[in-house]
Order: sequence, then C-alpha cells, then structure tokens
Amino acid sequence: MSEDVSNSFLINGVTATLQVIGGKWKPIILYILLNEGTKRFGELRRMIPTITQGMLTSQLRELERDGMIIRRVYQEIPPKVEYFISEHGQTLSTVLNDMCGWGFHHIEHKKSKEEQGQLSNYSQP
Amino acid sequence: MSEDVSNSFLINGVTATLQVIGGKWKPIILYILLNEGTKRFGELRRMIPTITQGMLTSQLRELERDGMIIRRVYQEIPPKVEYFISEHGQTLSTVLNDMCGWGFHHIEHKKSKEEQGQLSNYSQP
DNA sequence: GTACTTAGTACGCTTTACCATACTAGACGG
DNA sequence: CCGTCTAGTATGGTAAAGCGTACTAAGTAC
Repeated sequence: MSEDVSNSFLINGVTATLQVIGGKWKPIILYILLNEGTKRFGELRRMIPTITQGMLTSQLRELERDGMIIRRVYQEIPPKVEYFISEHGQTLSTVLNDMCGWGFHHIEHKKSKEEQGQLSNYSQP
Repeated sequence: MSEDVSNSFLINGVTATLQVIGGKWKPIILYILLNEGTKRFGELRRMIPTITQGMLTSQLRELERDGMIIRRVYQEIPPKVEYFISEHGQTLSTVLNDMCGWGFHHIEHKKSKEEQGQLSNYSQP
C-alpha cells in the first residue's frame, strides 16, 4: 500500500492549476482583469510598474494560450490591443479568492506566532 | 485611478499562498500527509520515487519553517523522523481541494476545446 | 524630416529551481 | 572488522524563470 502517489488524481488537478496561475505576475494580471474589466496593454503596464514589457507580453501570451484571457487587436496606428477575461477565465475567481483568503489567514497566523516568539525565549541560543 | 496594484490586498494573499504550496513537490507532500497521516522520511521518499533526497529534505524544511508540518525526531539509531500536518496546516486542505477541483474543470475544458479544434479548421494556416 | 505614440521583439544577463551523485554518523548483526 | 540501516549533508551541475536594455513598425503632429 501507499505506492507512488505523485501522479494521483488530486495532484494532477493542483498542478494544472499552479501551471495556469503560478508565477510572479499572473495572479496580478488576472486580478486586474477580473476586477477592473478590459484593459489595454499600456494600462496593464502602468498598473504594474515593476513588470518589464517582455514579461508582461509573455505572461499575457501564456494566459491567452491557456484560455484565461482574450486578446483583441484593433487595426489602428498607433496599435491598440485589449485584454479581457474569457468566460472560462471567470471560473478562476473563486479559486483566487480562496487562495487570497487562506493567504491572509496564514499571514495573521505567522504574525501571532512571531509575537509569541518575542515574548518567550524559545528561539534564543 | 487604477494606479500600481501589484501589492494590493488580494495579491498579497494569493502570493503568500503560492509561496507556501508552490513548487513541484510541496503539493504532493502535503497531499500525502493530509490524507494518509504521519509518515517517516523514508516512507515519503518511497511514495514519491522521482524526488531526490536533497529536494525532499529541503521541501520538508520549508514546510516546517512555514508551520505546515511538524517534524518529530526520535533519538534512536538508526534515525527515525516523522512528519505530520500541523493544526494550521490542516486549514490548507480546503484550498488544495478547490485548486484540485478547478484544475480538473480546466483539464476537461481544454479537452473539449481540443476536440472542437480537430473538427473545425480554425487553427489551420 | 523629426519627434511622439503603442505594442510589441530581441538580446544577453542573473537568479532561482531543480537534479545527480557521493558522502556522513552511529549503532547493530554477522 | 565489515556491511547494513536511516536521515540526512555537500558539491556541482543543468534548466527554467525572470530582468534590463535596446530596438522596431507605421502613422500623426509639428
């Protein structure tokens, strides 16, 4: 019993999710598009000032490839490209909200642990 | 309006979660300990045959540092070390289940899209 | 003709994640 | 004295993720 479990049912699901929303920028991009609706490339860039253009492009391409967002190109000069959440992408919002909720629960938990650590001398040599 | 959003409330929560459960092996380890209870180091290694010892050690240390699991050392020779989910770590199970559920929803969605793609000539040059 | 606009691409670099292999301690069985 | 057991550590490598800077196209405004 308890043989190789690394490609079990549960694991594949979690891994698939991590592949779609994992990485440094994807949650941010998804958050913006989910909560603020359609955005142009330049708007996203200004809303995430620390991302480089190259990264923003690549992350948007991956999200589009995975069917989370839709890229609409207007044939104009200067160029205009809009990004928005697809119908399938909408289904992510509950997962992201749950992750956000747990994340805050975790942060609070850490904080209270740190305070305890300061009161006791548990971690002193 | 719509200024820098990259360290907003929601994003920090999601990022914190990803830092705890992200990576190639952590979801697997958590899955095992959540669903099968306490395990020894060697048991985990045998249940995840493709992980290297070094990786298993480092991932377990990080999960312990983040308070998800507890490491119990028996002062015996040969060594005996047990790992099990902490009380705080238990709270992860709903998040992992949700992620798993969405992952499968996503996989099914991809499958049906692929089938559609084979019927139409949408992606032909 | 020069500068400005937007949505990118191209290049090379650094940093992080992950992997493979070899090694250790200390008791026990033979 | 030799090999076996467990739970690691150490070292050095590859692969992937991410970063910084420079460049492009094509039209408009000056």
